[in-house]
Amino acid sequence: MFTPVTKGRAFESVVAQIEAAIYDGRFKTGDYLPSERALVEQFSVGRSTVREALRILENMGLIKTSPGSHKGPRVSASMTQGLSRMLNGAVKVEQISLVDLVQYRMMTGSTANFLAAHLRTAEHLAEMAEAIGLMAGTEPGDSEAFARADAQFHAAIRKAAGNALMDIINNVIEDAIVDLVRDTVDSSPRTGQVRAEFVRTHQEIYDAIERGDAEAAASLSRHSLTAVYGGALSPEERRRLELLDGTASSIAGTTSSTASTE
Amino acid sequence: MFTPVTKGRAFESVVAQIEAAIYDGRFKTGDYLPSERALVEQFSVGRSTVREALRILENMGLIKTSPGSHKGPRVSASMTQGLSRMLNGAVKVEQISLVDLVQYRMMTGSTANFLAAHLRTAEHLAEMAEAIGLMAGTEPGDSEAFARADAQFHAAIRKAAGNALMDIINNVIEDAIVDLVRDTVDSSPRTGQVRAEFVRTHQEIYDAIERGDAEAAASLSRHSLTAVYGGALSPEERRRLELLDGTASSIAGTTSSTASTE
DNA sequence: TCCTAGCATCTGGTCTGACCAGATGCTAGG
DNA sequence: CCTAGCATCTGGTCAGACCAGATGCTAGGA
Repeated sequence: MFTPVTKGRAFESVVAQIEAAIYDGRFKTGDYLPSERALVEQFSVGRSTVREALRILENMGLIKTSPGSHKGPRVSASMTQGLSRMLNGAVKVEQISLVDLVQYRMMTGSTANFLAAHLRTAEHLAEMAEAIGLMAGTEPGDSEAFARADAQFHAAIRKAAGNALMDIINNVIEDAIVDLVRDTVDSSPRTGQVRAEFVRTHQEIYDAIERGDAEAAASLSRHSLTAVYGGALSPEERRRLELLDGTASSIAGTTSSTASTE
Repeated sequence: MFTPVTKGRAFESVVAQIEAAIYDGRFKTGDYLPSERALVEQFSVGRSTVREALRILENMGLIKTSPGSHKGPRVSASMTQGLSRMLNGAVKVEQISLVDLVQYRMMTGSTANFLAAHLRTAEHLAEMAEAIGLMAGTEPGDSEAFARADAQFHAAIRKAAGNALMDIINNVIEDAIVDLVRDTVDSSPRTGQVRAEFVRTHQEIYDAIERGDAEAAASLSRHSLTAVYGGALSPEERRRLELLDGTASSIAGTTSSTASTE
């Protein structure tokens, strides 16, 4: 099944072979790879080499290891976890600024709303409505539960939008923003009247999605983000946000006939 | 009742500590980590444990190892390579579909064009023009150089757009798509007349950016992607692309009335 | 007969010590 | 002063050993 190693670093060849075996279907999710000691024989390499290869595959989310099993490493093939972990790291090491994050979220969030307005089913709408209900129903002090319900609402929208990549990346971005803002401006969003304002905005977005008004759903998302985070930004940064926000222009242009609210 | 004091796997702790050290700036790009044998002492673990940790960090793109150096693993902190590799894998194991990728690129690419049209300086324009010149000037057979020039053009646009996060992610997405499509439809894009068509499209985008026509720049990007990759997609997938493409609607909406699919 | 305690045996996780090939940098000889 | 050459460092690999935990068979008790 596997051929011994010849060129380059040995563990890289092991990774490549197992990776290929998973990609072209010789191993499917739920299957079990041979045990480390069995792989040692098949590849004719030492155990540490096999283990380093397995660490990489595990890091990529292709396999999961667990001791004690008599079966071997389990093929999981769910790379979303590793993907968002790495994305998180990339955001951290690159020192992404808050305005970059918010601007990016403005793009992805409004596009997700736009797509959701087109593709939403009754089931999706029910999930969104449930999340809004949760938001409105949480205790005024329980900002934790409120944030959870908020995340649930956005997750429902992403699901309706039907783009798996967008789901992953938006998720990471939203987390990163929450982290940043919690550290930066720990003021009082999501409490008191701001809370009610939040619920109202979400309800508006829901209405737009429900009636299939993609433009409105996207626009509401952008306005909402400008309103929420604009206060934490410098005038110069605000200007960058407003480029995408549609006081006059839409996210991708087409000022066309609509949105001349100015 | 009795909880074990021994935490998880040792190498995970090593990864976490080094990762944190890089994230909060104790190591910067270009710095050198202690050598494996030095890390063994500092962490009080075996070398295999350290090595497994280094493999993971290397896989995430945080460090690079090279034998013979008297310095140690080099901190690189460029995760784009690892990210696009994982993205590739995610598509192969069908966690993410090709249409997801293209749709996402449509969003990010057109938004980058939109921002670039607003924010471009003379210097940015010069870079773009140079890249187009390179594209037009490459040998007809040298698709490698052509692809490099193409990437250079897009990099210049991202730079003009001025969003670091968008730069990273677009870069990753573009790489992944190129890889995937090379494997999927190895037909003859970027050769012969298609090549000329490519150059023409890029020139149009340049013109739009140059004159500050953000809407046109964004729209051209979407049309171009639909044209290039649409052929590799099923009708159902094409429809998802066209949702974002603006035969009638812009990426984030504004044409309203188009959305009567249901 | 059925059930369960217990053990052999498997798994991954870790450590030690060793060797190799290649790169580095100092040093001795030109 | 320059350069050839060697000591020494690096990462890459291997072999062998031990541990803790999970599995599954088996023998003994109900």
